[in-house]
Amino acid sequence: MVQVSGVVRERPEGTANAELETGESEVVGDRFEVLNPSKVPPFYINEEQPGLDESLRLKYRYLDLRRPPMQQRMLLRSRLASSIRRALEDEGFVEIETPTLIRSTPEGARDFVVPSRLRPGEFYALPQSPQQLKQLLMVAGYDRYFQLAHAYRDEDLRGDRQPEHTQVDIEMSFVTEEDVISTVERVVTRVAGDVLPDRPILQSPFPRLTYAEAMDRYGSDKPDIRFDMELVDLTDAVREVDFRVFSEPIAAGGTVFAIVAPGCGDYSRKQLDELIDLAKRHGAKGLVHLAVQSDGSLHGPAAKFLEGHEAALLAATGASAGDLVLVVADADRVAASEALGHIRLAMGDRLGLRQRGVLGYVWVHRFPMFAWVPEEQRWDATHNPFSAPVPDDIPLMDSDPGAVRAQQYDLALNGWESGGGSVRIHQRAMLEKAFALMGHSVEGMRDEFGALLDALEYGAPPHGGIAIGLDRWAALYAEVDNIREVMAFPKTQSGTDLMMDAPSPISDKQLDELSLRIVDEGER
RNA sequence: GGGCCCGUGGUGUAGUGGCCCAACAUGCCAGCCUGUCACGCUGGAGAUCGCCGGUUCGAAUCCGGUCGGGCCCGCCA
Repeated sequence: MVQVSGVVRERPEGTANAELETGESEVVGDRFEVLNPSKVPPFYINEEQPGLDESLRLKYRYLDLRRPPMQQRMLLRSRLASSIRRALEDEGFVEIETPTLIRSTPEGARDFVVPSRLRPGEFYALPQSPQQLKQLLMVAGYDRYFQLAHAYRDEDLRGDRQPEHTQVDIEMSFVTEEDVISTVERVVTRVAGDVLPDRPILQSPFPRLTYAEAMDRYGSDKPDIRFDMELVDLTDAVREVDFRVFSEPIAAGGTVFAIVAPGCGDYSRKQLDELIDLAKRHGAKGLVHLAVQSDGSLHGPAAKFLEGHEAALLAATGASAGDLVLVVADADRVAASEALGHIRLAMGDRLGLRQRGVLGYVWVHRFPMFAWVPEEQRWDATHNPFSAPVPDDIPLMDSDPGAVRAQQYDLALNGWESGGGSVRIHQRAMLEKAFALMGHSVEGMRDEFGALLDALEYGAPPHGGIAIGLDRWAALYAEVDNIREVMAFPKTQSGTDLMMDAPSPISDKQLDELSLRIVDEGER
């Protein structure tokens, strides 16, 4: 690292270089000082280096962060966070920090825990979300709260999942679902205009789909609405077809879904096999593929079973010559649509339909409130256990809990889950009822959620909110597929920090102070 | 918990049983050039092919294990 002082001047005649940003000028140095010598860095800082091993970048993150693409992403993230704060403050929100040493609750994801020295044998947990705290702030009367909060989950990692992430946490009092959605939509729209003025929002106001609609049309609860290729329910069209792949699921009350991949009728065996693999990986028993021939006949292993039904199938799907019809049948409607939803995304990628320049925001709401967990013989919350039921569905909590819809809404962007929230239950009796359905005893509830239950008895206002993942937000805005690219110091997929070499053993002294003992793998 | 892929000088790649005590590019070191700017020229150093074991007359290459990284399924209220 050197410091040069001198005079900046135009380059002499004939020495300018139009191809360089600084090609017109030069510095005539009069003082030159080495501030600090440097070793040769392990990779190029000033040039793009395709194929550079990410683990090397992570080990030397402080050098990686010097590279212009990383700098640009860090600055983008900073502009994003700053714009979010401004937009929320202008809407009357106040930022309140909540602690990151809190109580462990076994609900949901695994907690990261921190041993207490002063209370041997007891542990804090790092929050998976400030959920209960922000609801308590509503009871406290801070009716528009937000925080750029760190949240922690001790679950397996993915390209879009880190053990520690930042969420834009928002909660509001005296609101309906409509109020939260429209407020968030204003904020998100303004931030997009601020940070990415050149990238249009596909549709505004953002489309709203019910969960059932999203699953039926896109096979996903976080649909990518930048392209159509929507799912078609073929159940009725093929009801009479004598083909066990269809007839057995239909007999079991299931569904046959199809999509049409335009112009893909000439797909090779290999390309089709990849799609079949993908469908199976996402839970389908298989994938039926039918290429539409120029005479309207169908080509594919299942074509012979569909003889005589071609016209009905083409009419139902809208497929025409040269197209590829892809079909998944399953006794479980959601399983069928989810599998085909993944095929739809893969086809969207292959056909270049998922254009990065566009922001396809969409709301998905009316999620089922409970899902049956057969292994544990109880209902579980599909999203947030504090979500309120849709008022019309409250009677169903007794008769048919699986049919109860929650006032729960997710914000999806370009096929990613961007955020999720709900109107919360603000009455103690209702919260106890919901928890009881989820198999919580009264004592258990008091133990884990005592403060919240008690607080609801002191005039808790109706309230609701949302949490939006800031890392995914930044990643989508930066047009990268991996949130590590927008985090200064991310962890590897196995949860390690290659630069700091964490996690690491601690000293016997530390263990003693914490009254902890390490048990060998063999002793367990 | 499981599936798949990757690991070769500092870096990125080539090499899929002998022609390899490993090739190319770039970087690094030394010298030359001195209006160059992805400079150029000449020379040089640098790799026990992630690690351990096995198969084989012979292993970077095949097999088993292990470590590290990535993608995915499960998981992620």
